[in-house]
Parts: sequence; structure tokens; C-alpha cells
Amino acid sequence: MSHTPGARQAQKEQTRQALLDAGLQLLDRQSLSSLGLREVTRAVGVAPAAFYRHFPDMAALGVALVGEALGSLHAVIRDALAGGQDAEDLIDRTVAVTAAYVDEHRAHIRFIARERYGGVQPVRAAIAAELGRFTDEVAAGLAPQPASAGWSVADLRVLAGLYVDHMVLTAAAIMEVPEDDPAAREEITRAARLRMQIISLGRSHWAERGA
Amino acid sequence: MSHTPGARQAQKEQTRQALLDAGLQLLDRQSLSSLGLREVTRAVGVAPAAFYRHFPDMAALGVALVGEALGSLHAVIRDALAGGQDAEDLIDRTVAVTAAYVDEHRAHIRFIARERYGGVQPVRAAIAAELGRFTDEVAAGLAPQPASAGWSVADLRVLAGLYVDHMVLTAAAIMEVPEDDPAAREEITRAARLRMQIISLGRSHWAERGA
DNA sequence: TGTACATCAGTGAACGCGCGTTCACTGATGTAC
DNA sequence: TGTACATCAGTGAACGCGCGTTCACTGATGTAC
Repeated sequence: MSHTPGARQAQKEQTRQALLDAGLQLLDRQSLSSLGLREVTRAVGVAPAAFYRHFPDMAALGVALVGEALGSLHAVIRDALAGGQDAEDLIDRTVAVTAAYVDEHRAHIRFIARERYGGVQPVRAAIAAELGRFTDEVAAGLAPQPASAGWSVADLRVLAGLYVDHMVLTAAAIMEVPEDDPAAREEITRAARLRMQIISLGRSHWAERGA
Repeated sequence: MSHTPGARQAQKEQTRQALLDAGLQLLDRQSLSSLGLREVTRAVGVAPAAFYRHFPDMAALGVALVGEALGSLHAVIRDALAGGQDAEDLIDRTVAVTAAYVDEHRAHIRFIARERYGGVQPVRAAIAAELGRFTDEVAAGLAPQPASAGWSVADLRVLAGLYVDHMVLTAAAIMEVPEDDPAAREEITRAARLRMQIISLGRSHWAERGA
């Protein structure tokens, strides 16, 4: 049994986390497929061979980062979808929550946007799986809302996917803009809000499609 | 003057194109930042040093590929937006045109999706510029349509951006699916059509927003 | 048309360098008695 | 509590390898007269 970590386990966990942190930081300016094992261990200050005590290769480190990046998202979506049902409120809240999440997890989100269609297959697969689960959650959150009357389960999932993709795109767009350019940033969030309004309008007039 | 190519110029152009073609093919399974110069010249069958006669580095080859990938898109959008104004028709036509374009330019589109937020800054910038120009074109195409009454120029551009992002996402999604899985492919295009319907519905009820 | 010279795309050898991976090791932490 | 042994995270040296870049070169193409 090892549920009591002990000093050794704790030290190991600390090194592992240092590798993840250093990797994430180095990925700010490059993509995973060009990130070197030695680069990461050098940043942490351990011998290259120490890497293998924690991950078999860089792809595995990438998959671990996917978990870190999207694991905390589930709580966020619950917050955004909870509370008042007013559509306009919901939009403002969602965009604000997205912007705040991006601010707090800047590096993680950039990593997701960059590797979602990047060159490392296991990481792509991990992101797709995690975003899929996330989409399911959004769909489940949308279902009980009055605006979802008349929607099939399958169609609701498509709508949820639209929201999720929109959030990832917004996050990526916010990060393309320099942090010290509030005007450009404001422009992005204005566009994001507008997009959500268009989608929400379409959602609420769903019954009239084909007219 | 060199507007008459001559045998030398033609030969040079041919090698350049071979480098671009080999590069694009190699990028099917990896991203630009991990693609090596020697890998490309080896595929073409020329000496590594020959690369420098055509590009200063791999980033420049990437930028040239962006031009190749998105240059031919302008004609496509004109086709999609021309013809009947019926909303349902427009949607079907746009999705069909996107799917066809993806089929014809599979490797190019994968490259764009992969490098749009990838690790090579000049390539990211080139893609952003090209997609921006593309968005302007879509906005200009939408403007004269009756459904655009009451839209400001700025808001129309946001709508156009929504369509463009949607197309890129659809293209990327189609490519994640194996070519020999028509059911999964059908599922993707169904979702894409549905998404466009939602957006178009929102567009046509734009005047009622804030109600 | 023929000759002498200029251009320059592509060659091939050489370079120094950092990479990923292996291996026997060390020494602190953990366990059994 | 004290002692003897086991575990295993991290070390450091070594390896072979392919990388990007440089350079003087070659020989076909192009140009001037």
C-alpha cells in the first residue's frame, strides 16, 4: 500500500510536476513536436536520464499536460451554466468566464489550441477525448433549459460542440493578442459576445427552421 | 528582363515546386517545427545545400505553402456565394463546396489547421493575414444579400469570421476521420450543416436581438 | 553561326553541435526483525 | 531503539547519429560580340 506518500513519493511527485511546469513554459513559443527532452530537464535542473523515471517520452508528458489543462474546466462550465436562465446574462457570463479562465490558464490553453491539430497523435487523441467529454457536459447543462425544448439529443450535442469550439477559438484569439493591448483584446471579446448572440438567436428560433 | 523563363529558370522553378510538394507531403504526419531541411531535400533527391537556393529556412517554405493552400480559396468562395439566395440552398452549397475543397486539397488544409496556432510565428502570421483577407471577401459577399439588412459593416465581418472559422473547423474535423469511414464522414457533414443552420437562423433573426 | 566569358543551380565534403537513449552507480528513504 | 538489507529517484559519462550551415567546386545555360 502506498496511500501515505512518504518523503520519497512526495519528492518524486515534485520533480514530476517541475518537469510538467518547465515543459508547459517552454511550449509557449514552440510546439510539442520540437520540444526536446534535454531542454526540459535542463530547465528543471536534473540529469536528462531522470526524465525516464516519470515519462517514457515527450508525447506522454504532453498527454499529462492535456489532463492538467482541461481537468479543471469541468467545474468552470458548471458555474457558467448555473444561475439565471436569461439568455443575454448567460452569454455575458460565459464570455466573462472564458476570458477569466484564459487569463488564469494562459499557457495551458495555448497548449491545447496549438496541439489540438498538432503533430503528435497521442496528444491530439487526448485533447479530442477531453473536449468530447466536455461537450457532453455542456449538452447536459443545456438540456434542462427552456430554450432547449424541441431539440433532439443529437442536435443538442452539435449545439454544445459549437459553443465549445467557439470557446477554444476565442481563447486562442485572445492569446494571439499582446497582453498590453486592451483595445485589441476588447475587440476580440466584443466579437466573441456577438458570435454567441448569433448562435443563441439561432438556438431560440430553432423551431422555425426550414421556413 | 526575365519574363521569358528559359530552361534554367524553368528548372529552378521545378526544383522549388518539388521542395514544396515534398515538404507538404512530409507535413501530413508532423508539424512544421519538427520538419528538417535534410528530410525535405532527401525526399526530392537533391543535396541539402540546394535548399538555400530557394528558401532561407523552413519557415519560409511554410509561408510559401500558406500561399499555395489559401490562394485558390478565393475563387471557391465566389462560387459558393454566387447563385440563388435561398438560405437552405446556400448552406448546402457551402458545406458541399467545403467538403469538395477539402477532398481536393487535403494536405494543404491539414497544414493550415495544424499551423494556424502552431509553433512557427511567421507561418502563423501568414495564415492569419490570408484568413483575414478571406473573411473580408466573405463579408463583402454577404453584404448585398437581403438577409444582411440591418447589419453594420463591423458586425457583418464578425459573422463572416464565424463562417470562416466554421469552415476551417469542419475541414479539420473531416480530416481527423479516416477516408474509408463514410459513416463518420457523413456524421461530420451532418453536424456541419446543422451548425450552419443555427448560425443562419441567428443571422435572419438579428433584428430581434435583445428582446 | 561561332567563340569567349559570365552566371548560377546544384554538388559533395566537412564542421561542430545537441540530441535521445543506455548503463552501472550512489546514497537517501523505507522496511523487517 | 538499533541494525542489516531492499528500494529506487536521480547521476554522470558515454554512445552513435542526424542535424543545419559553410564553402570551394562544376558544368550546363545564357549573353555579348
